[in-house]
Amino acid sequence: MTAPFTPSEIWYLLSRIPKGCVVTYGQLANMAGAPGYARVVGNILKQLPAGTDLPWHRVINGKGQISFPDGSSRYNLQKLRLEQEGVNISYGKVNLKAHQWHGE
DNA sequence: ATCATGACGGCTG
DNA sequence: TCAGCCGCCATGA
Repeated sequence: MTAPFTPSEIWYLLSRIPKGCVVTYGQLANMAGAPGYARVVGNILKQLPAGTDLPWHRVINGKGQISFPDGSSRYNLQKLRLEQEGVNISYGKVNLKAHQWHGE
């Protein structure tokens, strides 16, 4: 827990992501003022309670892909939620140019 | 203290 | 464009 930011900071940033948009783990780290801490952001999302209201599904990796094994239940849930928000996913990848959120 | 493992990312062939 | 490989930081055995 020597990270330069706290889980609550990440939770706040998460709550700010507009519906229909996505951000990458590395982006959240940068927004928190901690370049290089992408994996740590992932650790924090991993610890979110199952029924959380935070839009964790709007976070994907830098390749525009969902960071869960293809076909796993979590993968399917994230994909479903994104598509319901109008995020286009083709060939397992999100069109970052079109949906990536760049800040307020 | 060391090693393996992640909801990661950048560089390279 | 894409698969490999390697670096990164935290956590748990």
